[in-house]
Amino acid sequence: MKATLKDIAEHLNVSVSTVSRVINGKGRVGKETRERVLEAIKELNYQPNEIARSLKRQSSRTIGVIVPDISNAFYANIIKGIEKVARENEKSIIVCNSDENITLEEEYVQLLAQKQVIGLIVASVGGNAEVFKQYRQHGLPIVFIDNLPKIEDNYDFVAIDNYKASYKLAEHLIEQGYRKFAIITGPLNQSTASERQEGFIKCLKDNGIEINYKFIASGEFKLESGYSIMKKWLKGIDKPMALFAANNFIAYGAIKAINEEGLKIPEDIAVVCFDAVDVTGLIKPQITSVNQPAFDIGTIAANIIIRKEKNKKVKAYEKVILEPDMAINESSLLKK
Amino acid sequence: MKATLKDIAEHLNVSVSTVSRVINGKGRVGKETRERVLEAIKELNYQPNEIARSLKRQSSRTIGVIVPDISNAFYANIIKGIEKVARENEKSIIVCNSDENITLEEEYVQLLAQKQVIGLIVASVGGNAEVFKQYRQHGLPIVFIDNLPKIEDNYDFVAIDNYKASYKLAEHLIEQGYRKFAIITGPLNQSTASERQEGFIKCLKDNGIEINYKFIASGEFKLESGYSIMKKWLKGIDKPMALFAANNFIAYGAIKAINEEGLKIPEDIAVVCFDAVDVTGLIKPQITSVNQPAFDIGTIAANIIIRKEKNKKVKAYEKVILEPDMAINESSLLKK
DNA sequence: TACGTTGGTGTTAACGTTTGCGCAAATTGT
DNA sequence: ACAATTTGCGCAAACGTTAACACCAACGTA
Repeated sequence: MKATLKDIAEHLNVSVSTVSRVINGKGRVGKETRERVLEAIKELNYQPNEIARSLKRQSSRTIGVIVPDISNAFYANIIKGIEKVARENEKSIIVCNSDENITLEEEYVQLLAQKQVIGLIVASVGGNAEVFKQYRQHGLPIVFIDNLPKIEDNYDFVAIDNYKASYKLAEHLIEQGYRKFAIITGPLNQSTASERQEGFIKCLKDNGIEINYKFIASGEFKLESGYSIMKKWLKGIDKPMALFAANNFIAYGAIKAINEEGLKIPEDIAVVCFDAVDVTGLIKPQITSVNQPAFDIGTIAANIIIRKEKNKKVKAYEKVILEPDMAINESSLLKK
Repeated sequence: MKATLKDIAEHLNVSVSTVSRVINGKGRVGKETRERVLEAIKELNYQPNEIARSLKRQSSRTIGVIVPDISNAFYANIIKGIEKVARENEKSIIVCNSDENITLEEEYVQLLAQKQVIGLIVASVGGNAEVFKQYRQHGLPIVFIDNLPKIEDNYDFVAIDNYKASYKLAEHLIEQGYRKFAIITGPLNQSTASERQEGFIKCLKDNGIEINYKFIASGEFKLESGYSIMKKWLKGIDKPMALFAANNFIAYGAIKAINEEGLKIPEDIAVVCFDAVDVTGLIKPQITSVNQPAFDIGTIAANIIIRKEKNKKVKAYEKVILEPDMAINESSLLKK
C-alpha cells in the first residue's frame, strides 16, 4: 500500500541506499540521480517510515509526558510549553493522563519506556519515586515537574518555590488584617501539598499567630474536597476568617460552599489559592492566587530532556526552582 | 543498556524465538523453560521494545489526534474520551496541538502518518480536506470531529447537529421575547461556524423576524474577536438585544465588552453560545449554552478507528451526528 | 604508463522483534 | 514394536531503515 524505499529503488533501478542518501542528504549522490529520486518520491507520495527509522537509529525522537489531568489549564499549558521545545528540536511528544491515579501513572511509565521515548516528563501523583528508579538506571532520563516524589538520589526537577509562595500568601492575608486561618491542602504525600501547607504555617508562626489545627485539612486536589470540607466548617459556630486553598479546584469548591451559606468574600471570609488563572475573566469574585508559569515549566523541563539526549555521558541533575508570582485580587482585599 | 530478547536468550541458553513465544503466549513452550524465562525477564527487568514490535507487526497500535487547542476544555474532554477507548483496546494516542493553524495542522498530519499511526482523529481548522486525501488513499483511516472540511467523497465524521442546536438557541431567545439579534461566528470556511450561523438565521426567518445584517460578524473563535466586535457594536446608537456567540470564547469576550459598557445581562442584552461549560461554577452570569458531549464525541471517534483497524477491507464511512443538549441559564432568562 | 584521488553507486549487516518451517524427542495408539 | 502424532525448540527470514564498506570508472598528476 504505502511506498517504501524499496519501491522507489525498484521503480528507478537504483539501490535502496541511494534513495536513502537522497532523503537524508548524507553521502554523495549524482545530480541527475538525485533529481530522479526526488521526482519519484513525489510521484509515489513516499513518506519515510518513522518506526523503522527509530529502530535503526535507536531513538524514537519522542518525549513522553504524564500529567494528572489534561483538562486542567495548568497542565495543558505545561504541555504546550513542552510541545514548543519539542517542535523546535524535531521531537514529538506523547501525552498521557494519569487521572490522579498512581496505578495508571505507573502503567504509563512502563508504556512510554517500551515506546523507547528519549525521556520522561512527569507530574507525578505519587509520594515516592521507587517505580522510576529502575527506568532511570536503565538510562531513561526523567524530569519531575510540579510535584517532587521522595527519592534518595538525585533527580531533575522543575517547579516553583511552593514554600515561599505560600509564605507570601500568608503575609498578604496578615497584612490585610486577617488573623484566623484555615488551610485545605491536597494529599500530603505530594510535595505540592505539604510544602504549601508548611510555608503558610511557617509565616503564621513567624508572625506569632496561633495555629488553629481544627481548620487544617487535607483532601484531594478537587472541587469536591474544597466544597465538603468548607461546608463542614461553616456549619460550626466558630468559623475561619481566611482560607488558603492549595489549588484552584479546592478554592472553587470552597467558594461554592461559602456562597451557599450566604457569606461574603472577602468581608466574612477571604480566599487565596494556587493557579486560579481565569481565562474567561468572568469568575466572581476574582481570586488572589499564586500563578505558576506553566508554559515556562514545560519549556524548561523539555530543554533538560533535550540536553540530556545530546549529552548522554554527562550525569548531572538539574533542579530548577522558579520564583513564584502572586496576583492579588478582590477575594482577599479588605482595604482599598 | 536495556535488555533485549537476545540478552535473555543468551543468559538462559535458549533461542530468541523461545523467549518471544513466552512473552507473547503464542506457540508451544515447555513448562520449565517458560518459568525460567519469566524469571529472567524479571531479573533483567526486560521491557519489550515497542518500536521493533511495531515494525515487525506493521502496526504502531497508536492513534493520532489533532486538535486546535488542548487547553480548551472541550478538546481536552474529547481527548479523554479517545484515551479511554484507546486504553481499553490496548492502543495509545499521540496528541498534537495545531494551535488553530492550518499549516501546523498539515505538518502534524504528515508527522503522524510517518509515525505509522493506525488512524487519525482530527478537529481540523481547515476548510477543505485536500491534504487528507492522499493519506486516505494510502489506507490511513481519518475521522473528522467537530468541524467537517469540505471533501468530495465520503468520510467519517462525529459531531453534534450544529444547525439544529443553533436553531434551538434562537427559538429559546424568541420565546423569551427578544427580537433584535446579533451573531458573532468563527471563520466561515469552518462548518462549525457556518452551520451555526445558518441554523440561527433560519429560525429567525421561520419566525418572520427581520435579519439585521450589520449585526452579523465573523471573527476567530477567540476571546479577542468577541470583545472587539461587541465593543464596536455597543459604541453605536442602535444596539442589538440578544447575542448569539458561536463558541464560548467569543461569548466571554463579548460579555467583557458588555460589562465594560455598563449594560446588564440579560435585561439589556442576552447572551447565548456553544460550549460554555463552567467547571468552576463561579462564572457570572451563568451562560445559556449548547453543551457538546465532548467525551462521547471522543469515544465514538476512537471506536470508529478501532473498528476500521480490525476490519481493514471494509470501506464504509460513518457519519455520527449527535443530538444537541441545551443548558438554559441566567444570561438569557427574562421571565422567571 | 602507472598511480592516487574522488565521485557515484551497490552490497551487506545491522536495529529488536515475530513467525512459519522443520527437526528431534517424547508420547500415544494399535 | 512400530507408526503416528504431539511437544518443545531452534533456524532463518522478514518488517523498513541506515551506514560502513567496497567497488568501478573517470580524472588529474607525476
